[in-house]
Order: sequence, then structure tokens, then C-alpha cells
Amino acid sequence: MSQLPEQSAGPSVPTSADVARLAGVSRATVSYVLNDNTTVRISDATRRRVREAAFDLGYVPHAAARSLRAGHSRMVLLPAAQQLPGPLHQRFFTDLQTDLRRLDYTVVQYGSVGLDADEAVRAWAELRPVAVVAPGGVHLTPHRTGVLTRSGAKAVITLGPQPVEGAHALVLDQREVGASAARHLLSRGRRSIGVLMPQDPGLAVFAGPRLAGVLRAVETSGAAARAEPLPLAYEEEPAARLAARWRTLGLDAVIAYDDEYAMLLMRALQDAGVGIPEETAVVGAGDLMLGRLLRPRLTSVRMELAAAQPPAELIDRLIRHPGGPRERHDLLRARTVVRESG
Amino acid sequence: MSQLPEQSAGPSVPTSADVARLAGVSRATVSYVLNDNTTVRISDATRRRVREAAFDLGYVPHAAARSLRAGHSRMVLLPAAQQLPGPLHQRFFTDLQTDLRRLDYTVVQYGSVGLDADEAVRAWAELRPVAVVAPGGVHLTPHRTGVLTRSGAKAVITLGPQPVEGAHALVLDQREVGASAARHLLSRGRRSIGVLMPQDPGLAVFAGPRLAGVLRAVETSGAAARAEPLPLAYEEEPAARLAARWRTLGLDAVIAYDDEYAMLLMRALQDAGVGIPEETAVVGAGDLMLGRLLRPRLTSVRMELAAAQPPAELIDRLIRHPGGPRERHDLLRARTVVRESG
DNA sequence: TTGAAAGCGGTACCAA
DNA sequence: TTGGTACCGCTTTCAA
Repeated sequence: MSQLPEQSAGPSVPTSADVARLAGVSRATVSYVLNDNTTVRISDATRRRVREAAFDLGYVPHAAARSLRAGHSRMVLLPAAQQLPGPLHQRFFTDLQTDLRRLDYTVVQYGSVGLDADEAVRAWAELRPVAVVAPGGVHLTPHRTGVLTRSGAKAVITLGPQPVEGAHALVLDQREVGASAARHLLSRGRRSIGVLMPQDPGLAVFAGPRLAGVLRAVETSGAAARAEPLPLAYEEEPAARLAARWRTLGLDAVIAYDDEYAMLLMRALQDAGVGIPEETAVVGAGDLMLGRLLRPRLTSVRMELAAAQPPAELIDRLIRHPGGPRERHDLLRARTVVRESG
Repeated sequence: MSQLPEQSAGPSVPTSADVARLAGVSRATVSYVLNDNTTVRISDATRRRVREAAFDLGYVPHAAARSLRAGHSRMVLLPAAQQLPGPLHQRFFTDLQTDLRRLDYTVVQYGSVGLDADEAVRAWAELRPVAVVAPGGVHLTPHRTGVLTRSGAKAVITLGPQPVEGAHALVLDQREVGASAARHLLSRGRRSIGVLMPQDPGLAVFAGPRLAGVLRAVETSGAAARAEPLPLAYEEEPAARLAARWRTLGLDAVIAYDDEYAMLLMRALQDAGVGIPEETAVVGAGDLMLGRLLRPRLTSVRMELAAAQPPAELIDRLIRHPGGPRERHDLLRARTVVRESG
């Protein structure tokens, strides 16, 4: 009240010492009461006085001070290098957050935009999280993983198309998406498959493995078939140009990056008079609502997350029993939902 | 190396004291060197020894300890109650993060799922952020704002459809979206406007104000027109049912929640034989690519973020000059892009 | 040029 | 049942 000019410095933040002073007890007692410490007996009268004092002052404990003293935090760090696209990831993160909170972890998304990988990892380590779940955007190396574990992280887990040496891995193997689409098309007798490659660099981590999956499926099929990448920006004009030279490509099928790219190409192909699916079969990915609204209805690879154990429980286990062997968990299931477009 | 069993406890995290010991200097010197403190002269030899020791140990400073000592942090908290939908928000958050980081703030997204508003605000306050940017999902009250400022936050800023008493506001006034669409339709002679209302509760904060905007535009137009809300779940079946009874509704126009809802309804209407735009005009929102791919091409309300000052700079200013009057900044611009559907 | 020591806000041990 | 106090890791005066 009477310490500093309240104008510029603002009302100073109340500490447990302020609560203790107001309640006429020691800081230790304040700590006991507010944390419901059961190993120590405090009279109800004192309890009430402390509680009232804390309420009156608007006291809120200082998380950093607490975890500094405790020597550990319960912070799980999700470094969001970039927003991952699509409802699948959205759902995954929402569920993960909910479940981790239920296990009493504090989930923090740390924006690492504009930092290079080494800087980013250092910045994460400064926060001393108990675990880090790193999406594919930041490439973890064994060295970087080491920085994190040496800073006290009990578990370092990557989330992405492929595992990384030295860290646990939640794998969303995109190859299976491409492979599923390719197997379907091959089974329908298609032999020349184009694979749409989005130019958005943020999607490259997904598009590459999907193409690899297509190529592998073509090779292992034994059929005299081929697959060919087709770069395409998400704009009408490039799509129209691609459609204009479509017949020169000699393709009888195309796997789009997702349903939206499929829609873009389908429109261009139809405007160019290319018959779908007679001349060219089209397969999307994501099984979005819009695919069902297109005519012909879009065949699409449905992706689902399926894990033997919910990811949050997995992370909790890895935190509590560190030092075990690196684990790999495949989360992505893909199957092609056949409709009219191919 | 030889201190503790490395098996269970793990290698203990190196502190500045460890660095000091290894370099043969005091902790103070370590701090000076690693922070490039210019007010004090350290010999180059010492500098190098400290740097080497820090590197060898893999030392990373402890952010919590540092800001505890400093008495303040540079953490800007973005409590992500729910992921906000659409590329517009996506872009907004990415830019905000980038810009804040450039101003040397640490951006932390804190997942508050599963907490009620009061718990959530307390949890935020425990982190002692220097500023909080709260999306509309969590309803801030003057009391809750007080908890944050009393915990040391220099700026509390809401981000949502309407401002909140006691906090600064970045306003995305969705009413203008509805109003723009309605004005366009009225100018084209439409007089009975349906307004699609998504059932997803997460979208209610946006849908409500948009409807309000439509109603206001209809009232102020002076025309003998009416507007009517039409609840619709994002599924084919409900859309088909709505389309089946469309002609009984006596509507000559409909404003969809966004382009995807517009596509859903257009397909159902077309399947039911309702002529677009002859019988019913359709207007979407968001001006997504898919609207341009529909036939007829979709008229849509384009939304843009425009601010006199980039939000990050605004936040920085509010942090550095706290105690000023509450500010309100309107960010959303809406205008209708006319295509073929209405 | 460097070191000793205080202190940021909590928690928990040991006494009283 | 309660209080004194050391300590978590770091920064920053003040002295040497």
C-alpha cells in the first residue's frame, strides 16, 4: 500500500509472505494450508484466516517459483512449428491436450516460428519441460534430443511421417495413404497414375511420403504400371493449364494430395472435357464432406487415428519410466472409400 | 560423471554453478559471460574458458529461475480455448507469433480445455505472463481481468466478436459479415433471406453476431424484407431434408455460415431441383477456393484483417505503457465478392 | 577483472 | 499446531 508509487509500478503482486503477514502466520503455514498438506495439522481457525487473507489479496501462487523449488515441472511442451493442416490433426491435438490435462500435466504450445532448429531446441530446453512432443516440422537429431534430455526432459517424442533416431516416435506414416489409393486404382485396372504434389512447402513433409507409398505399391504390384509426380499450385490457373495438356500425359488415374486438390483438378478436367472416371479416375484424401458433394462423388482415402493406448497415457508412461528402449507407435490407418470418381 | 547413479536419476541437469566449477570461476562470471554483459570487463581467456565449459556440459539456462530473479517475464500468453476455424484465424495467429517473437517476446499457447473460466484464469495467472491475449471462447469479466492484472499482467486483450469491459479489445466484428451479404442481396431485389445457423457449438460465437448483422441490415434498409434463421447440421441428410421443404419456406435467398455450408446446401437444393440463383440466391462466407470451383460460382463474403498498427506492435505498446484507457481496435473488413450464385 | 552474497517466491525439513 | 530456515537457479550489486 505505502511502498512504491502505484501509478507507474502498479500494485505489486501479492506473495505468500503478504498472505502470511495479513493472516498473522508464517509463510510455511500459508503453504501448508493452500496446498492442503495432510502431513501437518492446522487448526480450522488458522485455515480460515489464511484462506480469507489469500482471497482478499487476490493471491495466486507463482508457478515458476514453485517448480523451481520442486526441481521439476509437469509441463508438456508441444512446439507448434507450424499449424498442421486438416481436421485429423486438429482433433488429435485437442484430444491430446484434454487427456494430458486430465493426467494433471500442463500443456504448453510454444511458437518456434522464425527460429532455426538448434535455437528452437535451446529455447524449449530453457523451459525445462518434463516432456516434449515435437511435430515433424522441426527436425530432431540425436544431438538435439540430447540437449532436451540433458535439460531434464524425461521423454522426447516426435510426431510425424517417420521416426527419428534417439527419440520415441508417434508415427503418422503417410506412405500408407498413397499406397492404399494406388492399390485401389491398380485393382481397377488403372496403369498410369499421376500423383498431385502441392507446392506449399508446409505440405511437403506429407506429400513426399505419400508419393513414396504410391511408388512402392506400384512396384510391388507386379503390374506393368507407372506413377508420375505432378506439381500443382493450389490455384485455378495452373490447374487449367495442367488439364489442357492432360491427354498428352497419357494418364488414366490421378491421386490428389487431398480432397480439396482433387476438387480443384476435377473442375479443371471437367471444364477441359476429360471424362471422370471414364478417361481418368480421381482419388482424393481426407474423406471430407465436400468429396461427397462433388459429382461424380469423390473416391477418397479415409484416414483414422488408432492407437493401442491413448497417446496421453503413452506419454505419461514414458515420463514415469524413462530410460527404456525407444518406442515407435503407428497411429495412422488408411483405407480407400470407393465412390464414383474412380 | 561420478556424482550420482545415472541410471535412475538420470544425469543431473547442469547449472551455472557446474559451469563455474568446470571453468574455475565464480557463478557471477559465468552469468556475465553468457549474457554478454557489457558493464563489466572480462578477459578473453576467461570468456573462452566459460564458453567452453558451458558447451561441454550442454548447459542451458533455466528460464523460470531467470525470470523469477528478474521479477518479470516476456511471456505473452495465448490461451487457446479452442482452435479457431478457418485460414483467416490461422494466418492471424501465425503472424502474431512471428511478430511478437521479433519483438523478443516468448509466445506460449496454453491449453485450457476442460477448465471452467475461473480455473482457467487462475492457471494463466500462475504463469505470470506479461500479457494475455484471450480468444472469445473464454469469457473474460472485469473480475477475471483483475485477477490477471493483479498477477502482474501489463496488458489483457480480448480477441473476439465483441469487446469485454475492463480489457483491451481486438474486435473481429462478425456482424459486418452478415450485414455485407444482406445488403448485397437486398440490392439485388431479394426480400426473404434465410440465414444458415451451424449446430456446432464452437461456431455459435461467430454465427450469432452474423445473424444479428443480417437482421440489422434488413431493418435499416427500409425495404419490406425479412430474414429468418435456419438451423442446419453439417451433414448431407439434414441438408436434404431442408431442401425438400425449401419451397414451403418462401425464401428467395440464403446466407450460409461459410462457403462449405453453402456448398452443402447448394448441392441439396440442386438435387431437389431448386434453381440457383433464379429461385434462390446463395451467398457464402470466407471466399475459399472451393466457391470458385462450384457451378454456379459462389458469391461469398471476403473477410480481411486490417489494422492501423500490426497487432504485435499494439500489444508491445500496451505492455510498455500500461494504465492507459481501454483500447478497441476493429480488425475485420468484410465485402461481398459477387459471382454467379446470387 | 573477479568473487561473495543477497534475494526473487515457494516448499519442506526440523524444532519448538 | 506452528515458526524458522535452507534451498531451488539465476542475476546483480558491492567489495576486493
